[in-house]
Amino acid sequence: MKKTVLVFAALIFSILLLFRLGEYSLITGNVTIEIIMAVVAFVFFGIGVVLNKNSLQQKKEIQPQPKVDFNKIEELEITNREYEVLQAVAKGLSNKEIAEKLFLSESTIKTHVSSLLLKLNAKRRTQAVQIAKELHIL
Amino acid sequence: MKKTVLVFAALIFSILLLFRLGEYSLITGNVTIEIIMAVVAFVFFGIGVVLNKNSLQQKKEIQPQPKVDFNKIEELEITNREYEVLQAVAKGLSNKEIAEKLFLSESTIKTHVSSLLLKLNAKRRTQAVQIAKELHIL
DNA sequence: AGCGATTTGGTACTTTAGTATGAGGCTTAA
DNA sequence: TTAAGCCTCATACTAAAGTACCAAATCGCT
Repeated sequence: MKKTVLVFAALIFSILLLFRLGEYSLITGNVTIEIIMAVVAFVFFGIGVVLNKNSLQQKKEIQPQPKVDFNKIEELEITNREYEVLQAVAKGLSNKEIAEKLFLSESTIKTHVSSLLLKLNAKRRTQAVQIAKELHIL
Repeated sequence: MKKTVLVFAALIFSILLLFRLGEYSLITGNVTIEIIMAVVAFVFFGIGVVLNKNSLQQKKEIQPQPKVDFNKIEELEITNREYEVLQAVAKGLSNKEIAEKLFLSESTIKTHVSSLLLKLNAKRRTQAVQIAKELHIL
């Protein structure tokens, strides 16, 4: 944060300097208006590139994972509980482990898993996970 | 491609126009040098931002998937056949289906899968897939 | 209050998955 | 030519996973 402030302060100072230098050079007749404008243009072009690059890179790091498509979940009529179970399945948990995690019986998990397999049109839980990822549900 | 050429042609034309306009305004005394330079700076800043954004967005789309870490595979002593099986498991295939795909017996697949579970320190194939993805093996 | 969907759970059974162990064939390096 | 890996396959289990069917409790909504 401190760094950002310092950089911006230096930047603004440099810009003012550039302006003043431009005017001074023009008055004394050392350089033409074209060159001044070209320098200004080039410098600001560079500033635009650099600033934009940094902000975009930040976005890249913050949000690298594709988001979940909740519409698809509704479309497939997957209920809340089923989705919770699906997430647990994707983590590689067994039915028994999922049951313990959600404080349910293993029977209940089996019911939910079977339901999920139907809705995702899968034959096995591994396939269900794969399909779910393709559909951006996970 | 045609579009790009046209855009650049228009851009260059606009820039020249801006320069001439700046000089003309200065000579006739309508505006001051500060305003001209400010306009030039602003325009080029914008150009820098836009151009950079487009080029970065392209990169984003071209390379969104993380690559496979082959070193990790060797590190875990996963053999070629085992890796083939792992890939098939990740696709959600059953042992029998994998056997048919690779022209092997189901027994062989079971052997490979068991070996994979050991090497990946997993208890189930679903967990193996999850771990493999975490390690960037898949 | 009652309907419909969800959630939960059970039993009984079939199918896959996974373990343990052994063994033969093949390739490669010592 | 052994030894070490790897790949293949088999048998015999045990453990999960999955199916089919049923049923009670709950919750949201009208």
